[in-house]
Amino acid sequence: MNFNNSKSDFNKTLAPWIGRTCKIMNVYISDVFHKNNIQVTKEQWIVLKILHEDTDGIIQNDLAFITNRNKASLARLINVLEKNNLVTRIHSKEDSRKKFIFITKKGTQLFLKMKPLMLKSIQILQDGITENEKKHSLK
Amino acid sequence: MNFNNSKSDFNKTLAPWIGRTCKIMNVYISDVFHKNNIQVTKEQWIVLKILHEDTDGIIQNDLAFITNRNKASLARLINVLEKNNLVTRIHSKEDSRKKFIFITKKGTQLFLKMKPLMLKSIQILQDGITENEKKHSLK
DNA sequence: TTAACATAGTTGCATATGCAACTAATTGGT
DNA sequence: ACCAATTAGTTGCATATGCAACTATGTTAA
Repeated sequence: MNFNNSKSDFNKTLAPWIGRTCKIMNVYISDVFHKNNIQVTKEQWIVLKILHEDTDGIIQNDLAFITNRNKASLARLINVLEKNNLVTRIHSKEDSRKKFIFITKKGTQLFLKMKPLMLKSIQILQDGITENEKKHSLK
Repeated sequence: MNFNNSKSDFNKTLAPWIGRTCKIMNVYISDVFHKNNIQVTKEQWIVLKILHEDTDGIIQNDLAFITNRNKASLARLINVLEKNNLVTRIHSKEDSRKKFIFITKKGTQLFLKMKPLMLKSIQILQDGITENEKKHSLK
């Protein structure tokens, strides 16, 4: 179980480190949410965060692009958020194909409740990461 | 679509950067595999890489731990690899609950074929990342 | 004007995953 | 020796995701 054995040409690169860190982050953050009885996934949280900052509303295609996900996947994620009254779809008057997504009052409240939790979690994770960086600097 | 607006307390942290980078890496690498007609996912490739280096065989539970995934998920991933004759399950003689996983000859050949592709892809990704680091240093 | 094309979003399908329950085998305490 | 607890692996279920096909709407060019 030694990730840094000399046999591998890959351990000198960033890629496996990023993959592992990303996975650990996801597990950690979903654990924090769970412990605080918050029924929102990390993916949903990202969308709420974007909508909270972008108060003009964003159409689904752009949200999909911003969050690096398939438009079908994003549509279903919005379905869940809408069912829980955290966001609303508003049809565009100029182009009736487009649906602008807005965060609701309930969504904003939940986001603001989660925000300090997230900031603290990320800080803890980042401290761990940068501590590790000092020990195993790639340069 | 500005990820670095001053409204957000999160853009100063590593977390969103790592999440995005991880996702982009996955998309890029699966694209490279696809273009080279290799029917192996990045997850499967990671398992092949570990098995290629650990020639004594690894039991599923340990493989699940190493790869940070659920044991059920790992078992199914091994099912796919075994069906494609890239790995084999060997029952332990000491403890018949345990199944050691070994990479096959076919699996080794495929791994060695993919290895230069992966190294090159990771190098390209890493160059992009470190270039970006220079521009948007967090320190 | 209208036919071809492009765009936004939804749905079906295949696949991947985590959790919990389950089976089978091993270990430990009495 | 025997029953309880533990461990390794599998399976059912719920859910998430990407791709491709589809619908509806908007745009463009002849």
